[in-house]
Amino acid sequence: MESETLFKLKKLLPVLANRKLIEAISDNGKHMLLNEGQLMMDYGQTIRHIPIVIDGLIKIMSQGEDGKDIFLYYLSSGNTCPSSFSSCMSNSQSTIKAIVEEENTEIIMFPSEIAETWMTEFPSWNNYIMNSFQNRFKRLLDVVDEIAYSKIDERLVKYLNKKFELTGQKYINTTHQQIANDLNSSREVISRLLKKIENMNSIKLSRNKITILELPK
Amino acid sequence: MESETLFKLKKLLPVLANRKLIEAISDNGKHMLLNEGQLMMDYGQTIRHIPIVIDGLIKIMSQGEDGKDIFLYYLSSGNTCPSSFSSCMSNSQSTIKAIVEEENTEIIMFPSEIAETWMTEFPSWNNYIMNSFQNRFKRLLDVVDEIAYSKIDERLVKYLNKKFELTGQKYINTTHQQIANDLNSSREVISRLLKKIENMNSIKLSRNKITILELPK
DNA sequence: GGTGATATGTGACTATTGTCACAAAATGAA
DNA sequence: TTCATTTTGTGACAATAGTCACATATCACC
Repeated sequence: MESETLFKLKKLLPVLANRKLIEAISDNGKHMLLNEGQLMMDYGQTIRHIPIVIDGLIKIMSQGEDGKDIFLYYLSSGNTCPSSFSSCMSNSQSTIKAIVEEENTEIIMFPSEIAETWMTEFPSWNNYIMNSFQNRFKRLLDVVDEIAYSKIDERLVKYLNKKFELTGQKYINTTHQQIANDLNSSREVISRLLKKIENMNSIKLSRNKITILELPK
Repeated sequence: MESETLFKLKKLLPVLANRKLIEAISDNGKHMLLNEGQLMMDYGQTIRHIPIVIDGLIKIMSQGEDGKDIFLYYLSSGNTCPSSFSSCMSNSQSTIKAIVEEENTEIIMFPSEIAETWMTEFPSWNNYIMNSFQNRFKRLLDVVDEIAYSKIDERLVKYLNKKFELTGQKYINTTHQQIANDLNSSREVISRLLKKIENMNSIKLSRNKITILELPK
């Protein structure tokens, strides 16, 4: 692995700063640059690699009964996907789907057998993974909470804010239909609500694009 | 720990059958008998012990924004609570609440620091824990799916079936209000739907009790 | 057996969201 | 420019679930 990537990783995850672990990462990690829209993982796929996101954004979805995707969360820089990890370790198949959301998303991939041995070899790695579990578990609970209690308008505002926050951009390139899919709603409903938010001067709508003006509460 | 408990555990989780691990379990595990309704863990509590359920049923809930409980899943025999585990390891507080659902529920408790060292010491323990993560993760995805897509009537049928299956009983002792809480619905709606299911001759309703006649698909 | 507390039954109404139908705008390719 | 495609806007209506009001039933306890 190039030293530049390693440098980024160290900066991103100082918690992993153990000489031998960093060496192991450098020896076994494979640096990859991904294109927007690329399918990284699909339902039922067997997983043999664990990713750590260095830069960019990856969208994680679960499959609903009727085959529709349920948006779960984004993996941003510094994050790994604990679901992949446990899937590997228990030799089961992926229950999630991962799609690259930002152009030139950078990740490091590790062969799962090796990452597994690190669990018993490097306490700091073990900690990092367990922490990831904790975070994702929490996030899933938030998803459940949101879906169970929040009305769509609130969920939409949260969705937009999260997206603005994660990308750091002042605009989002997406269609109303796409948002409706992510929130398990219908396009018409989302269009109407977006229009309502626009009328409050919080956002500006254009084709394939939502620009933020001021954060709606 | 008494040999009887150890015997049960070995029978329940043959996957842990490593001499030294069993010894460690025997030395550090504390056997406990819990009463129905007992609060095992609450939101925000600091966790210092990891439980394994030997017999009985424990109900796991998450806290919604408005303070209401969201029912997540049951822990039945052979299961541990991965959420506790990762909470311990990342030194964070409990995001869940655990209530004993069956009288005389038997569990073994381990000090978390010790259970943590087992992660690097015993691959079989590591595997057991990772498997638990995988299972709970999957279950949470199911919860999301159910809430996102299923209509209440379907969710109610699933809920009843799950409960009958887990307890092995032909009846459930609960109120309509309790079910409504678990499904984030309202008592009236649940009462109506139960009545409908009763009219299909699948269940029989009485005060504080639902008896199963034939499984509604 | 009377009484109060708890649990259940049910009609009528409301709110929220989803669906259908179709119009209008934006975009891009020929 | 013109035309087809995609995206967005919007009214009307339907379906589902939640709320309110109140009747009835069941049980524990004196």
